[in-house]
Amino acid sequence: MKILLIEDEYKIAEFVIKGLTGAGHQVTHVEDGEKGLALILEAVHDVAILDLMLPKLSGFDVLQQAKAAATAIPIIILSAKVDLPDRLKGFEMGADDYLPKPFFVEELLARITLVSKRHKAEEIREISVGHLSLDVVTHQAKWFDVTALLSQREFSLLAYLMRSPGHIYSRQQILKHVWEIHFDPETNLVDVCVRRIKRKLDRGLRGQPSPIESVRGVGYRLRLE
Amino acid sequence: MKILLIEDEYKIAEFVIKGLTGAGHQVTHVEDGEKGLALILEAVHDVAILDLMLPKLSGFDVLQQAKAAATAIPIIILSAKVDLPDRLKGFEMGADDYLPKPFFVEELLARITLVSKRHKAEEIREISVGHLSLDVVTHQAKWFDVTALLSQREFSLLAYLMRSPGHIYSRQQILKHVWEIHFDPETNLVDVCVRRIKRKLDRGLRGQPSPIESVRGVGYRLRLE
DNA sequence: CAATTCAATGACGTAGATGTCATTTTGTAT
DNA sequence: ATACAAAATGACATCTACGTCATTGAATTG
Repeated sequence: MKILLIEDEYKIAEFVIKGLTGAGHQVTHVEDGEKGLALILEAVHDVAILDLMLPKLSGFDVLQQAKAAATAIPIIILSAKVDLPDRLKGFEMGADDYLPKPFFVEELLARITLVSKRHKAEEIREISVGHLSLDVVTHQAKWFDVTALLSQREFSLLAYLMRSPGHIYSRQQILKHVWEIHFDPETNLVDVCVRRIKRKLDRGLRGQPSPIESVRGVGYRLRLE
Repeated sequence: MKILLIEDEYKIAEFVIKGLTGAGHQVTHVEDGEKGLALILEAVHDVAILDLMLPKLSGFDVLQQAKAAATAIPIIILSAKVDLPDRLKGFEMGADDYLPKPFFVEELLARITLVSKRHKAEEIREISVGHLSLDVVTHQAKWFDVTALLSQREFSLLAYLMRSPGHIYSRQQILKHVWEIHFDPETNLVDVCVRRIKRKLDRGLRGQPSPIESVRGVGYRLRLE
């Protein structure tokens, strides 16, 4: 997940970045409210973590302006102020969560997951099996170090095989699921589509030739590594 | 989720169907082992629920043949036999779960969720907001009673707007996310793409005209119903 | 109401996706 | 080794997707 951290205290920032990147997130770090607000408004991140005590523009100002612009991304407030009034103020202004300092990284991680789950269609992004991964939004496929953009059919076929890695699907089954052809049309559509995927994900001679394996007389399956 | 129920006892079947459809699942019901096995092998369902006492072909036979064919879909066994040997026999033969009768529907639902989660890429299928839904695998969009197949770009744009229903995204933001264009190219790409989605999901004069709303001078957003 | 600006629309050319078919290659059984 | 069947491949035609641009239409402002 892409996380925006707006925090000027070096030590806290370092601690948070370490924890979040360790959990597999991408962190963008800025140190003042102005830059933070600008990035929030660009809406490229999935969650923003906002300190309240900031130079140039206070956390409250950032929050206020972000929410005034009906920002899309959820904002989690960090603050040393633990008293209830301030806490409520944050929520009232539209913060999606509030975490008092000091805190454990695990706690922050849990809140990030929670908060971002409220955002629909957000968790749904990538499916992966072994060294093969597939972005369901962009249809980008990655096989080891090769990436390629799959067409609709190609994506659909590969996603189908990925449902159950190692399982052999007959051409009939694949036709039914990917093309919605429920009879036998005497076609080699499946073969051709598989070929096209293989070509796109071809990585020359290095290692595994292709994530799709043909099983003679039966069908195709996703290769188990 | 598409669930296959193989159960000959009318009362139990009725009870299970009611519970599962109530939880938003689609249930296909057959009453004997032969039909059940045929459907399992077609792999159109996400989970199969299999009674052990069946006419024509016993549950054990179905399980055995299904697993011999390296079936893709998980199978949950239902049985009145509660003794351990039988239970183990079921697991040994590859059943993914075992539920002794009598049981609560909630229990069955929990096991279905659990078992199907083991199947990768399975839970990820559809995102929906109000009367609009989007199948991320096939790119089928549904708006009230109209369905249409969206192109990659169209899908990507609509999915982006659905991330935060009601939120207004600027053309700039949309360009950045859908086209990965990070500068201003003086283009009306977004307008044209929105237009194409609207045309595909047009439902004449009945009700809401389109799920996408234009906000003059600002951008587009997903209409809140 | 007129002027202006922003959005909607239609048309068009290029590039890519899709399906068909003929041909070559590969695997299997005799 | 040979014959056969299945799979891989390449080439082709057709249809769709995509981006550009010019034009029409609608909302806002003075």
